[in-house]
Amino acid sequence: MTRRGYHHGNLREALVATAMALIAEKGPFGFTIAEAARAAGVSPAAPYRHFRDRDDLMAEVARQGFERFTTRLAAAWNEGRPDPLTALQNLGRTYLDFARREPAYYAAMFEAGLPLEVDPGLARAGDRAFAVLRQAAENLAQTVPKVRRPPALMVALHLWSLAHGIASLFAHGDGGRRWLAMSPEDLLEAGVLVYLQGLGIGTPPR
Amino acid sequence: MTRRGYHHGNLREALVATAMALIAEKGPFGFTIAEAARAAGVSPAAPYRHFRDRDDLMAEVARQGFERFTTRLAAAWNEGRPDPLTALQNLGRTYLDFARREPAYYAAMFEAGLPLEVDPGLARAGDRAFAVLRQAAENLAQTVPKVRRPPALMVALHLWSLAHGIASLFAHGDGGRRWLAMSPEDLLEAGVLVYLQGLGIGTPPR
DNA sequence: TGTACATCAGTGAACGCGCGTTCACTGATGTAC
DNA sequence: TGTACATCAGTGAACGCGCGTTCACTGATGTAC
Repeated sequence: MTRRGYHHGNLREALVATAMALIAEKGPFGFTIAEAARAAGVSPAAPYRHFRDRDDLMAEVARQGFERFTTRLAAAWNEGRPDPLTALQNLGRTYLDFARREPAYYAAMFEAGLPLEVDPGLARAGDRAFAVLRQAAENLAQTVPKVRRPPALMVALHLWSLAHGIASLFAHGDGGRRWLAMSPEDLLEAGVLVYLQGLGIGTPPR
Repeated sequence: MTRRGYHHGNLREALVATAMALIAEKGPFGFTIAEAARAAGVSPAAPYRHFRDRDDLMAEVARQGFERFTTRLAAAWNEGRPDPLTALQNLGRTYLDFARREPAYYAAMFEAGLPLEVDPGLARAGDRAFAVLRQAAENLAQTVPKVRRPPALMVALHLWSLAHGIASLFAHGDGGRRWLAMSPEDLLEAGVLVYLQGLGIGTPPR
């Protein structure tokens, strides 16, 4: 975070990075504009050249978070390769990994209480992340004979909720300190297997 | 919140009620000791007779929340009557209902970032709530022939995660504004049915 | 029934602090000519 | 290549504000006798 002169050069991104460090350390409400400015080595008025207010900065963190999330989820899903079930489990593991390794992004995305309806760019970024999951569900649903094929949207929502619930309770933030007999990853994988079994997908019952 | 004289009479509970109103209105970080005191019609120093600090008050809200949660969940489960599957669906509906109707309790319990390890009473209250779910899972697992009976703890964790995920994403706080084609209750009910189907419990496949 | 006294819930004034936000400004950068 | 000038990112001082917390205090309540 070194300065080279009167102009910072890349203050906008520096503020985002600083905000993320503070969010990771103290939670989604643990940063202020003033503190971010101080950490970036800049006067308290400088951030206002780039962000309207605190929420505007938070929204930028969330937007970047959704973008990275989308990229990682899409890479994990890898268009259903090598096979849809394996790809889905990779997707799930990546979901939890993101919640754990990127606590600032995850908190900004899901716990900052940002009004989605105000920022269309943010809402769209969130939709793109969900679209990966939606596509995976669509793909899996296709493997079921048409007569008992489940609605893909419902499947996507179930998988998202299960992953998000496990992430919130056991992998993210304070939840990581909650005691659990198994890893969150194993818990999710087992849950997904049972769920798909219920849809008639995957390994036959022993 | 009327006063009758020099002494408030029931300041402790009044502060809890005020804190809850502020949490419901502005989120888990949307209240201060000073504001709660003002709303209770008392000087800013008065709350310190009852609570060490903000977190102490928040923890009291969370503790009461877990107690009410336990009571409601236990009533919904009703010892598995009329039958385990119906009772479980009642439990799920009650879970979501609580997240929606008691946003302050739910936020204090799951989103306030309270350090569970510091307050054993709070941790125990949380454990008691989970125990209801655990008991339900145990009961359901018993309906499965022993050779393919799932571990009850795992089942309880899956159901909790699914319910918590749906609550966080669609029933609680800002999540309630997220668009959904069906009600959170229907989404959870369908998810539970598919999951139990995967365990070999419930309605046979058509 | 009355009275002295201990207890303790709530007072109110005070403090230092950091925050959000504004303002006229300064100085670096880039561009038109 | 040089110069005048527009642009705009960042300054720094200032403001009013509400917060957390402390302190010696006050006055209501309850109880011992």
